[in-house]
Amino acid sequence: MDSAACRTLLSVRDYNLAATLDSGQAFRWAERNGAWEGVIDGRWIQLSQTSEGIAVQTCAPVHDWCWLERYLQSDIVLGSVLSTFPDDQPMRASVAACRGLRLLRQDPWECLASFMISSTKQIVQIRQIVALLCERFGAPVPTPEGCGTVFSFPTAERLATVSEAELRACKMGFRAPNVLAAAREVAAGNIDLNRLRSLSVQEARDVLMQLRGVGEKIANCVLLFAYGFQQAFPVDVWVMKALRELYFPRRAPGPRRLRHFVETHFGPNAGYAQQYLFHYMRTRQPRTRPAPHPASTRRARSR
DNA sequence: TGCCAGGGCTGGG
DNA sequence: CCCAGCCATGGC
Repeated sequence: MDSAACRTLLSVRDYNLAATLDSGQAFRWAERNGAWEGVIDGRWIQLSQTSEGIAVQTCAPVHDWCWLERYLQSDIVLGSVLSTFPDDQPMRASVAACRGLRLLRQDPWECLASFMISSTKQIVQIRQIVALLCERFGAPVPTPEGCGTVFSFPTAERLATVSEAELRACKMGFRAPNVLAAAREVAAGNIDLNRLRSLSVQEARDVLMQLRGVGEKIANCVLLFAYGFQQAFPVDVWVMKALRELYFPRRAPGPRRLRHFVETHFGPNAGYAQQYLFHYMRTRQPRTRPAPHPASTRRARSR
């Protein structure tokens, strides 16, 4: 009996789909008419939140949904993760602000390339650059009627053949040579991204950091978002802000002390905790800046 | 308009 | 070890 279908329902609780797909860990999801459209493993897919869980629509019939469950990590019981968080005020506030936020399990190359692009870029811009990269160097994937043309994320092999100028034309700026070099290393087999799964966190981190343009932060993002190393704790400007304002409001600790803190304080799912802090800092309303009075127009533009 | 963005590398104390 | 300056680019 063939049970292939283009629709299914993943029954899962405590899953905030919008927050998860739009939380700066993946950069290709777009919301349209209340549903989220994206590409996973070269397949177009549409996801929408329902009271039962996540409704799924694909273009081609699917026999086995395990690739999707793996990407969404829908079998994780969120409560068992949250219960390992430290019981302090910042974590309570962060979890309360966005119950249901999850970590995805992405493709390593797409994740690595995307975060190499991410440095000193706003999330909106990262999305633009990744979109350009896909349009120009990705392969078209089948889509339903009316969804336009959608492209897969370009493989390392493909990017290894393009020029630095072509990458700069995707608004990559100074990151272009690094992304190109990484694509060539991966395509040539000098770095085997699949092999990293079998290594320890530290060993895998060391391999990633051999790439120019990949420091501790980007390596940790890939370890966390693509490989599922839950201890990995990326510290970007937002998480740094959270650490400083919420944990060390009096005196900012030096890098040494701060590093020790994040490695010891957040428990076995530190990376998950990090994602809650990140989301909390980015979405909470700005500090008490008085709301502009309706009548007070913004400073009259002098000529 | 200027500040800042899911940083990393280099060179100087 | 710690820090400043630099690297492109565009959002707000």
